[in-house]
Amino acid sequence: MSTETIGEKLRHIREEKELPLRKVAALLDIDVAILSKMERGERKITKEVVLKLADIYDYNADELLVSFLSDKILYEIQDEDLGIEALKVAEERVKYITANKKK
Amino acid sequence: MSTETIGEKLRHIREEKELPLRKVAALLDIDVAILSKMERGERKITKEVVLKLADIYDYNADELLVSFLSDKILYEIQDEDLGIEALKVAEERVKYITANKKK
DNA sequence: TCTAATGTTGACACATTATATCAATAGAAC
DNA sequence: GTTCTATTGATATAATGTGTCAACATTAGA
Repeated sequence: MSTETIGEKLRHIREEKELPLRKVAALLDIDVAILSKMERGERKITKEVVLKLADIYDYNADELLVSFLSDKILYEIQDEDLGIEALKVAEERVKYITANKKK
Repeated sequence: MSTETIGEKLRHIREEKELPLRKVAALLDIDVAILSKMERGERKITKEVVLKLADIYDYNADELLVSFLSDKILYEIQDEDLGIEALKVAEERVKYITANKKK
């Protein structure tokens, strides 16, 4: 199971591919500093960047998106005693919403 | 199972107690308009307000907090196909973090 | 060690978003 | 109609997020 943040994950993938921040940042058309901070969790990563990086690294986009989303979820419940309970309720509600969605 | 938002829930409780927004807002020391918007989901509710309302309404604080937190979680994964998957990963990560927490 | 490539940090200005406050309006109860 | 209640929108202000850049630190190779 993965205990990495999306930032750590992206850094590991980039290091695996031996790509410098400079090159990846250029492909993303963003500043090197921003990408550096994103990988270290100092700046929030956007869904758009995650998808572009999946393309650049030729890496499974869904896996990265799940990591990205679970990061955001964890951020909301960090340090909350009722976190697990809230996750379970959220899951039930998502299933309910999905089941009753039109089209 | 509850499919209500925290705002709807708080409104129902208030109506049950037959308390006007005016009085509750006064107890919270906030503007009536803000409380009205919070109940209708137009403004974000803070944890602090949730706890104060649990006290004012003499209502189970944990239940309200779980509703509050699951609202925030749902907001993060709304319209995401991988929402359920992300919730499961988040739950695993919370358990891992909790199990390895110091003290 | 010198040099170049790579990555990190912090300051700044700017944009975006959130927030409180208040007045005007609408609706319901009587 | 009057009063109590709730909603809406405008405004100003505060908080947060964002990109840009330069200085600094780190690493690797010659």
